Amino acid sequence: MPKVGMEPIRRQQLIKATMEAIDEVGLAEATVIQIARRAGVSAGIISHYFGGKNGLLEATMRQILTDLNNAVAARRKALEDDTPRAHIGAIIEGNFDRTQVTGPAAKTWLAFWASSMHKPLLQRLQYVNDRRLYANLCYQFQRVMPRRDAKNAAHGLAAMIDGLWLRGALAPEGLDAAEARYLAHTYLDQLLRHHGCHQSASTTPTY
Amino acid sequence: MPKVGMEPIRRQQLIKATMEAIDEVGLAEATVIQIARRAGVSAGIISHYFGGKNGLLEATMRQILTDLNNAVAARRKALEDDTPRAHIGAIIEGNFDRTQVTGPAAKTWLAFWASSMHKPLLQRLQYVNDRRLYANLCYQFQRVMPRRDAKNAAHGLAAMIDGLWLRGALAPEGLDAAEARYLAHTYLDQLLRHHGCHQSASTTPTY
DNA sequence: TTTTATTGATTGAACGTTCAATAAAAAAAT
DNA sequence: ATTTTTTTATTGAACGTTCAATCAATAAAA
Repeated sequence: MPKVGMEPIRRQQLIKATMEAIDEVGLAEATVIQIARRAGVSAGIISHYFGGKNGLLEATMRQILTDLNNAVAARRKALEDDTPRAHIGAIIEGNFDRTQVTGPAAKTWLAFWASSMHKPLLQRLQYVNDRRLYANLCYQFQRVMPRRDAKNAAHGLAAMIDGLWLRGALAPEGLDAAEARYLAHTYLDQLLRHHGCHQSASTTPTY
Repeated sequence: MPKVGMEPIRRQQLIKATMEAIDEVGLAEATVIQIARRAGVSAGIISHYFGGKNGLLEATMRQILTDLNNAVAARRKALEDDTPRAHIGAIIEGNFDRTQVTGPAAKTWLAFWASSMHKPLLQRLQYVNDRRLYANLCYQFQRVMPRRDAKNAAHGLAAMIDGLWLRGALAPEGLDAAEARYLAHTYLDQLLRHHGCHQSASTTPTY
């Protein structure tokens, strides 16, 4: 089986297996043997490619954050109009992307978020990512409202998005993505309505 | 030191020590020895009073949920007017009670929430509690809007509250309770504004 | 033949639980 | 009021288990 150039393949396999393991049995019981078995490899290979279990967990969190950013960035690039409403709407849509919200990614995301409270490295990853999202929201809101209001709006919308994620990850029936998007977009409309930017919500399709 | 009637004292000491341990080092590293040392007792006593570590963790989660419910119930009982706006406002205030939002309780709450994803017993506790909050919100919203709208409003406000908690527990500077309450109350006002119930937000003091 | 990839038994550390021993208070007996 | 007995509370060393990491051995490709 050993061929050359296995590294990127194995890394992807192991990261995927890590998400699946966390999704099914939780972070606490996701042992290296569990993960390795899911990936169809030996346990020792994890230390070989990631330097240890911690390295694998860090890489997995990076993957999730990258995927989330890509989902947002892709939708923002595809925008036809440059209004704040459109940009922020795209951020909402990216955050409730199907590939993010269903399957292993959702529970893994929450598990890492909780875990990052006491692991400086994960905390830094999460913090940097969160600040970028917040800065983007703030910038777009500031185009149509004063700075103070924009900050509040950004905090509120970020909390709404995270809250919907959180409850979706915990609900036995999973997240109702359609309802989550509706609630987030409606909230966004309400935030904008008070500042004279009556861009219609109908620029965002199907929710 | 052994006197009679130690049980309730020790139980309280250990539950408090558990929250402190989770707050400082996280659930994963909160060992029985850690917790026992903080409480100033031996490790064996945990099994004696709680039947094991799991029993202690369950009791700690029950305590947090009970405290949260009490904070809400107290504010609802103290209400002078019976409007939906007042009741839901009291629910918001209870959720951002100082004793809940600062100190060890916040991080412990999030840690258990994440942990409950894969522990049926904790999941059940969290689920029952969440349904009660949701049912209360739904009932109050239904007094001033149709059933469908009320359900959406309840989901949205619950997500907002949880999202603010979540971000507060993770933020390095902790939760800004004043801002969180402002955002939640403002969102509530917006939800009610569309249904002809123009009860002023000023019935709720100081935010 | 050399290089690269992989295995899996072994090791050592850490954890929760157990339980015989202990010590203090309470109750009973003198 | 002492002393003795019983009860209750607590300890902490020992035990068995589980886990991540290691590394010599192995096997396939180059």
